[in-house]
Parts: sequence; structure tokens; C-alpha cells
Amino acid sequence: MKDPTFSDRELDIMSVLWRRGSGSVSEVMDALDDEVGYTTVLKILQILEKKGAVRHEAEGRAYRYFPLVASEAAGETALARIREKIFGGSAELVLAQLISGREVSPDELERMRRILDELEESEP
Amino acid sequence: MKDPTFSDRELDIMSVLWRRGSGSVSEVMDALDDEVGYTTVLKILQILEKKGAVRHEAEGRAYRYFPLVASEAAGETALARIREKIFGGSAELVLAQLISGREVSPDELERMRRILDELEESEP
DNA sequence: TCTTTTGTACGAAGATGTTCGTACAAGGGT
DNA sequence: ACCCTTGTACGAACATCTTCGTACAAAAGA
Repeated sequence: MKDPTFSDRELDIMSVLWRRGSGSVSEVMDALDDEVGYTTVLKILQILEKKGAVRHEAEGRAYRYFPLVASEAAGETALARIREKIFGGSAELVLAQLISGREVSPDELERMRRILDELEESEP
Repeated sequence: MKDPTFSDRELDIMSVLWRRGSGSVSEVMDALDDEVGYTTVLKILQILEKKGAVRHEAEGRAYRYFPLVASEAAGETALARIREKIFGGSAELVLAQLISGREVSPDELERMRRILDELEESEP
């Protein structure tokens, strides 16, 4: 699946599968923030399967769904679009927005700094 | 406008207005990557206006459109959703994805580092 | 066994997004 | 004066997304 993009509800459901690793229809339904009918969740999982974003295997009488598209791939596509269309292509502006208005723990800050350091080491 | 979100085509058009500061229908149409009919562009600008995302003023016989929603506001909403749904809430993972696979110039890297430094100074 | 529960499959309805055709108005060029 | 260009307004068609009702199958409980 090239440049995977997801609609709002599809993303909600993919998000559950990424967090949990897999999920039955009921599990996904319960994990959603909104109240959505069982058949609605099933339907969207079927659509995602047709698109190649998930697969399922039988588990007793029910199905267990697994993500096929990695969250990183979806993130790359989504982030590239935002950076391009909203932040004029600037990664710095994205970073600025990323940390503004939220408290970032010293730990997290340190880890973010390290990410930049490692980049510098790899390509000097 | 609270938590501004935009559809694909709406975002394309807002992006033009953010980059240029304003635009007539023709200017926006010409600036778009895709070939889209004049009346289509006009229609979406009218929809954006109804949503409160842009305003227009007369310029001769034509209209000039101005963004009312700031790109930062749109960026905040979009980025928050991506961070939450795709990166499990982790800003570090977003940062990692942001710089992976693209060459980041030493200048840009330095500016990004400075953004983190400034954050540390403001909240120790 | 009969009924209830739990499951998938499918179709259809409603909402939203996208596109453009057509209509109509105002100016400019000849 | 007459047409051609440039502009807005509006409706309709089509696609996609979202939701659920209904149908049907299988297993569990009474």
C-alpha cells in the first residue's frame, strides 16, 4: 500500500489496532472514543481489508484483525502533507508547533535532543 | 473557528492563501498543483467563507480572498490528531519521523536544537 | 429442542466532499 | 452597438464516508 491515507473513522480504528497489536470487532468497538455500532466497525474493518490495510484470521467463530500498514508509514504520509501544506515545508515550524502549548517533561525533552544528536552523527 | 479542520481540497486552497497572503480565484487556481476548474475553486472558497475560514473583499469586479484561520491553528489541530492517533501521543516519535528519510541541513538542525533550548529556558 | 446471544454479510440511506455545467452580469475591444 | 472575455451564483451529478437495518449462521443456555 503506497502512501497510505485514512479517513477519520478509518484512522480511529487503525489507531486501536496499532495500540493493541490486533483486535476483534468487539474489542475495537469498545476501545473507540465514540459510540459506534458494531456493524459500523465491522464494515470499516472490511473496507480497510479491501484496501490492504488490515488482514483477519478466524478466532473461534469471530475474526481477529491485524494491521498490515505500519503506523510509521501512515505517519510519514500524513506528516509530509501537513508539513507541506500547512507549515510551508518547514520541519522547524512543525517542531515548534509540536512542543508549544503542551508541557514537555525534561525526560522527553532530553530524548528529543538525543534524536537530533544522533542525526548529526550519522550525517555530519 | 474552533479546532479548524479542512478536507483535502480545502487544505490545498488554504495552503495557497497562507503562502501568498491572499488570492483571487484565478490566482488560487493557477497556484494549485492539480488542474481544477475555475468554478470549482470558487465554490470551495465560498464554502470556506461560509465556514469562517476565509473572507473576501471586492477588487475591481473580482474578489480577493484572505485567510481568517491562521496556519498555526490548523497545524495545531492536524498535528494533535496525528500525534494522538498515529504516534500514540508521543512527540518524540513525531520528531523522529519528521527528520527521517530527509536530509536536514546543518542550519535547520541548529535551529531545531535552538527551539528545544528555548523551551528548556522558559520552563526549567 | 427452542430461544437467545454472538457473530458476519450486505444493501441502502444520509452526510459530506468534489466537480463542473449553465446562467447571468459587467467591462473591454472593435 | 455587438461580441468576447472575465467574473460570480447556483444547482446538480457523482464520489466517498459513515451509519445502521436486516438477514442469516452458529453456538450456548433453558
